[in-house]
Amino acid sequence: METKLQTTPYKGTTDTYPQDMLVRNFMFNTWTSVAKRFGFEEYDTPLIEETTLYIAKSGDEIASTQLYNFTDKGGREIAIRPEMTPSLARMIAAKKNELTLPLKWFNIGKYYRYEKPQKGRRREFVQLNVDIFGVPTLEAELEIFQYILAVMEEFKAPKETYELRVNNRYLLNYLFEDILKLSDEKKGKVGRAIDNYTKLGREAFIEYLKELELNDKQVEQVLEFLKWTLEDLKKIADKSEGAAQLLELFAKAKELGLTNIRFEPSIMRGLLYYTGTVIEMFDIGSKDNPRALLGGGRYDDLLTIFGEEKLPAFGFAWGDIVLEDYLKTYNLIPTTKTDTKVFLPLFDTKLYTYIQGIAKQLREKGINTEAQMTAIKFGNQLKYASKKNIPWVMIIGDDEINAKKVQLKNMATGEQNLVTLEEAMKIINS
RNA sequence: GUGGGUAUAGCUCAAUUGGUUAGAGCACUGGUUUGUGGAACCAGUGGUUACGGGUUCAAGUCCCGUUAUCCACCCCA
Repeated sequence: METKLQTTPYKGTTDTYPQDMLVRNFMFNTWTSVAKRFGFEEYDTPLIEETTLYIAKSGDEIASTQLYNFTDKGGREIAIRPEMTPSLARMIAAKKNELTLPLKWFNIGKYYRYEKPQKGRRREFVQLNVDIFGVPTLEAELEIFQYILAVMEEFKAPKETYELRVNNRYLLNYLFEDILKLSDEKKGKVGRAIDNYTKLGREAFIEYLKELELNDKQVEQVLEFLKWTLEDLKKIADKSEGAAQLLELFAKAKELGLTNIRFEPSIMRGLLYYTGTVIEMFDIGSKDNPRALLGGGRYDDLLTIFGEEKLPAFGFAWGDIVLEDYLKTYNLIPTTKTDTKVFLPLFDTKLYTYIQGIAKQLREKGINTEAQMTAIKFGNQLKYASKKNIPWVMIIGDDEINAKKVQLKNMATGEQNLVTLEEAMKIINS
């Protein structure tokens, strides 16, 4: 039986055409170049891992519902990676004694989660992961903050359109344990409610808390907590490690002159392995991108799942989908249509070898060159170069060959000059 | 996993509400112009109306199912 193949890609994935690729490269190159500027080193891990790696960290539920997993031909349980952190922790744990701390590592890679696609979320996506291992103090956080803000500056993001929100899991524990005195089971549910606070709205939020059987006093305490500022934290700094850390962190951030960061009590970051600072960044200039641009936190205990001693770690992941939406919202993506610099038309098949020789010389000088392969009508060749936004056209026919020169045409202005090949190369490179 | 919207040319949309051969703009290809692009004009390619079934004399239009897509919930490592 023969079925016609569909041209649409698999659910929740997308094809990237050359023009989209320029956008991707723009984002990824910015991530990479700024990371290198900060001394971060690139690494990579396999796309597939044993399923237990994800279950050990996050519990059964996620593994069974949103993980792409299968049994391989040898009977091993395998999963396509839904995130980087466990693989990274494994790499570090494996060579812990020979790696020189601190480690500042980054990676850009694809991830897969079996989810229902919607705005800002697909089944296949790319994330930047940036992590620092071996720095127990808040300087790790500050290093990451500076990186994130530098990337946003590199994107020329308007300052009033983004905000890095910071909280601390120890502070949340203080709320759950010392103020509300919740059972472990309720901590999770109340935590999720707090995470959803801005989305739910005050009334729905209160209603939900009451459904969770919080009494009026506890509801009042949660609402009070959500209004806390750094000033309020000072009052409990001696009782809550989280409060003390946040105060120190923001004091140092102020000394560094960091902007666009704010203490936000409702930031939760799931309920898994975070141990201190947690962060999320949001678009605050529009309502088009409600999802977090990036998220991360401190996870000092993660190496213990490999039977290793704890190792301080702070890192975050930055997704490509919401970032692209954000950049489009503020028109921050440059409109270059091609990386090709020169187009070489072909008047006659007899000139093919000669033109290819010129193309070779241009390429050896590092000039991205496209040469016409078939001798079609000249007007259409120019039209092609124009449509592809190639900035220069180097016209070479019998006249030019006899004169040992080339006609260099600037496609933006329409000007053209008879110059030597060497002069043309200089003009193109300038 | 749950709920809702949508599905007509590559894209954006029409089709007098069930009636003859499914149209337009943009895009694409060619021509006017065989060594000069962007504009204009002319022509052309492109459709099993997502797929499958049903109702009807008649279905792009109504009904059912499937798939895809968008949005929300759940979740978000």
